[in-house]
Amino acid sequence: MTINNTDDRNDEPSELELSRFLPYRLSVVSNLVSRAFARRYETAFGLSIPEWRVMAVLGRYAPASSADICQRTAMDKAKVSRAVTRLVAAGYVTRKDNPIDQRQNVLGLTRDGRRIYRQIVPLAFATEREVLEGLNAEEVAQLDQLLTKLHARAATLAPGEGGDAPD
Amino acid sequence: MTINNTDDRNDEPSELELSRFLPYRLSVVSNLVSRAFARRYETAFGLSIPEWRVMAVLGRYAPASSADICQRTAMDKAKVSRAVTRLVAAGYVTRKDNPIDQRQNVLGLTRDGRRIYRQIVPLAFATEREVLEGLNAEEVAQLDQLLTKLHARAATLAPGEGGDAPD
DNA sequence: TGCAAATAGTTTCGTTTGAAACGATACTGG
DNA sequence: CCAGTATCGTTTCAAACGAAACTATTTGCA
Repeated sequence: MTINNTDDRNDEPSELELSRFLPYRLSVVSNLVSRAFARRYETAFGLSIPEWRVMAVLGRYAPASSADICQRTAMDKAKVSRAVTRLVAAGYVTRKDNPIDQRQNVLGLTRDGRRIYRQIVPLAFATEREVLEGLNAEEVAQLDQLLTKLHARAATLAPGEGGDAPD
Repeated sequence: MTINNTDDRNDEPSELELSRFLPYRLSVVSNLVSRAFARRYETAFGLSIPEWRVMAVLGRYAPASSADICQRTAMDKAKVSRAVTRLVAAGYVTRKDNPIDQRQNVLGLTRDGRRIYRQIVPLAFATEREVLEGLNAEEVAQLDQLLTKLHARAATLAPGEGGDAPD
């Protein structure tokens, strides 16, 4: 028979426990995973995550334009441009003008780039397996479905298009 | 009866499809969600995510030291220091020395800070609900468990302690 | 007590970031 | 054909980042 409390008709907590707040936990987990990946690719190949993503797309889909890379990596064009510049300097990527539309790039892998790509793939899967270790097949399938749903939902809530990199 | 292919005994793809790669998708989803949150808190209160996290912890656990904030927000001490400085300047947070140990801070909320905190809480839960819309109760529970397991796993793979912010 | 090591928090340093401005090229309607 | 607009990719800018250096204080131990 309490008299006080203006919002009794509300099942919502009036305090915020960060450690139980799903968006916060999602961010923390994602950043831990990204950090583990970043460290591996930095030590193994000297590649950052943006560079790694560009290599992953070119290994599969080359030739491709910078805009293609943007779509497939969820990175904005400035980030892609910078990553490509570094990869060209490293000798892994070729960049030339598209003769049919000179605004566009045509990106591809050099011989060295293809060699690196072939090493990148197994390390990626191995690291993925390490992260997912402790999850059974059903849980991995659940994670897959949840990420699909959350992606669709979050894409409508967030302004722009892509999905990478605030912080 | 093919003759070629050195790694036939391997069920692992030799190509990497980024859009099916769980760590990549986790990062994209997390960043979309973070961006949606960031935009809301920026427009509603002029708070960044680091500042928002500090407010969330202080609203619940004040008084607290900077190190306490570090633990509860998974942010490193430099980030916390900068966020607190901005919040003090904004008039939401008090920062004084701990008389028993002058190395430590004692942080708390001002009257304005408490007022903001009371507005922050419902917006946080409303946004969480928006993100989780489309998931039923069982799926939310699955997400909770999966994040717990992934967190434990990723924490052992990543070097340092915390879990925030490489991008 | 006194001195080395540890701890708390701030500041500095070089890098990376997203947004916006930009130059160059291509498309469009008149 | 030609102005106006849209698109592609790079560059610029200010802000934010992590790591490391740093100051101040406390603790451990001889």
